[in-house]
Formats: sequence, C-alpha cells, structure tokens
Amino acid sequence: MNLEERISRRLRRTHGRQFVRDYAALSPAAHPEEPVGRGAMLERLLDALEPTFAGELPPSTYLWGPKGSGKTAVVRATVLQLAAVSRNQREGIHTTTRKQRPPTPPFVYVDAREASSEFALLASVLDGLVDRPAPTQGVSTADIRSRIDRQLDDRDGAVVAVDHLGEPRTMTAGAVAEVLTGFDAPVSWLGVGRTPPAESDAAPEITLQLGAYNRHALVDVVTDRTSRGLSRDALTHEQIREIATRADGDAHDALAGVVGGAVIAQRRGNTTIFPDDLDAGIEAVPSPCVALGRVLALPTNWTRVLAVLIDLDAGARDSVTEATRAIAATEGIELSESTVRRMLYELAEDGILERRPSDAGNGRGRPPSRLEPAFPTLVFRELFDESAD
DNA sequence: ACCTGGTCCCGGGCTCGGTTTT
DNA sequence: AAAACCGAGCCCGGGACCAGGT
Repeated sequence: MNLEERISRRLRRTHGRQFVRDYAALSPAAHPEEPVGRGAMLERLLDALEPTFAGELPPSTYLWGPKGSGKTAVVRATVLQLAAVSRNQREGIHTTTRKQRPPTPPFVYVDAREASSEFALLASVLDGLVDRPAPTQGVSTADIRSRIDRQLDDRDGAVVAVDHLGEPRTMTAGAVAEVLTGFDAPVSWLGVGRTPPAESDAAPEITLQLGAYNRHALVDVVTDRTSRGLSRDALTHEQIREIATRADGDAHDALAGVVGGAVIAQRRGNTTIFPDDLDAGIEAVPSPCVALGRVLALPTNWTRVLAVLIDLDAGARDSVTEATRAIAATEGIELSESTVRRMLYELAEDGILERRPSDAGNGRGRPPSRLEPAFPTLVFRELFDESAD
C-alpha cells in the first residue's frame, strides 16, 4: 500500500474526531499542492527549467538540502503542475487549430523510495508517460525501455524528477542518471537529495541548494498546515511558535510533533491540544529523527515488524535476540526468527532503528544492544493502523 | 577457550503480468 | 476463451564468518 492510499483511508476515517479535521494536511510525509514560504526557491527552480517553456529540455539539475527543508514540497508541486500543463497541451492538439506553441515536454515525478531498482524506476517513468498503469511485473527491463521509447517517439524528450536520492535504500543520483540514458529521445533528470553535490556521484549541470527553514518561515508552514488540518484554536499561535523553535528549522519534525500532540490529546480525552499534550508529542519525536516517509516506504512485512516492535515491553527490546523471539512469536507475523533478526539489523544499519548499549546481558558473550525507534512512533502508529484493516 | 551478538552475502522459490498453447 | 507456461524481480531464509565480551 502506498502513501496516497494510506492517506485517503485516513481521510475517510476522520469522522468523530473533534479537533483533528484532516490528517493528510498535517502528515509530515504528505505535501500540499502549494508550498508555503519557498517562493524564492520556486523561482530558481523555474529558472532552471526555463527551456521547457520554449519546448526544449532543461539541463540536468540537482536540488539538495537538509531533511525537512521543503525539497519535496517544492519539486513535487512544480513537477506535477508542469506535467499537467504538458498533458493538457497534448490533449488539446487534436481539438484546436490555432497556431501551436512548441509543446512543453512531458514531466514525470518519481519517488525513489517507491522505485529502488532499475526496473522499478523505469516502470515508474513509463507509468508517468501513459494513461493506463504500467506493468509492475512479468516484463523485462528491456521491454519497459522499448515501451518508453515508443511513448517518446513523437516527442522531443522528457523530464524525469527523482526524489529522495542517495538514502540507504534508494539509488544514487549517478545511478539514476545512468538508468535514464540510452533512449532514442533525450531524457533530462532533476534529482533531489540531501547529499552535497561534491559527495554525489553525478555531474548535474545546475545545482540548487536549499537551507533549513528560518523560524519565521517554519511558523508559516506549521500555521498553514494546522489551519487546514486542525479545528480553529486547537493550537495557539504561541504554541506554534514554540513548535517552530524546538524543531530547529525542520518542518518534518515540527509536524511530527504536532500530530504526536494531537494523538496524545485524543488519548487523554482532551478537547483541545493542551501544552502538556504538545510537550509529550514533541518529546516523542526522536532526535535525530528519520523521515517518516522512509519508514512508510518499507515493504509491508517490514512495517509490520516495526509495528510489533514498538509495542513490545521495554524489557523485550533490551536485546535484539529477545526482540526477535518476541516478534517472530507474535500472531500475524509469518516470518522465521532468522528473517526477523536480519530485518532488525538491517533497519538498524539504515538508521531507522538505533542500537544502544544495553546492560541486560548475562555477563557472557558480546553485550546485547537495545533497540530504539529513530522515527516518530506516534505518527507511524496512526498511519499503520490505517493500513491494517 | 568459549560464548553471544553483529555483519554480510547469496540462492531458492514465490508471485504475478505477459505470452503461448490448447 | 481458458489454461498452461514463462520469466522477471525480489522476498525470505539461512549460514559463514567476524567482533567483543568473560
């Protein structure tokens, strides 16, 4: 189940909640159609994409910046908008006789978290170029390539934006650039990631850097989201300012704190988010915090394992071996102990779980380590419960 | 020496569109 | 039209080997 589905389920089930009107508007893993507080970067991005307005392909571009700085918000909104423009122009060609402008090339937005292999990336690109869903199995990558070629046959090329590059489970910019070569028509890429260009393995013609939100801009972002996601006065302006300060420029962490505060207020049966609730919500956001989108993009069995793990007693998480036994024995988990163990170690390796020295060892052997989630568990729990039914 | 935890890697086989045969 | 077959990706299980402790 992908993020879109999770969120629309969430939307359907928000009846009866008093002060949470719309979790999608609050989710740190979702993004609005209109980014807030990033006007300057939108302009710079449009500058980089300027050639497309004359029907040409833009130079390869890499946009980078820290987590929660609005990279996805800016690029996703822009690319989806331009994709719609291109589609409308194309559909209009048959019905209008007026002199044609050079057509805007097709734009495709791909989240590398949902497309971590060459095959998956190509399938996503094809999917963005056609109306019908592209096959996800049963065909070779060469086949997908020739289908893309067929789609580009009567066009001058395409622009593919690939988000979340260079994460532990996603492709690097260089790998993406490599995959996107070899078509009959040129394909230009727009990469998004946190890695500085100097450490990246690609050679973009343009790089754009985004810094963390300043305090004022982050207040605007949170105000915008809460005004749509929460009922009026669920949070005071003063509380929003405090969130912005404590999140230190990171919109992801700020929103995770808001959702956490809302969840806790609901658990306590409060009719609004009190300072204590918000405090607890913010406290529940680990520091440093892994982006929720990374966790939700894991294969289903992996998120199931995580959901069981965060509900274990503190004692059962005191060693990986203990946690493995408990998880593998849980009803609904159909995995062997050795698989669960490997998953837990890989999650720790990727930074989604943190291993801390534990004093629970029995003296003999290498000391065990305790597993601590490095993602916002309150928000994860909310979204995971949605996908469980 | 021995024990337990941690890292790394690989191949079998499952799944599921697509393709061919009946 | 239906059934059988094919083949691609990748999930899963397992195990060899390394690390860090008594």
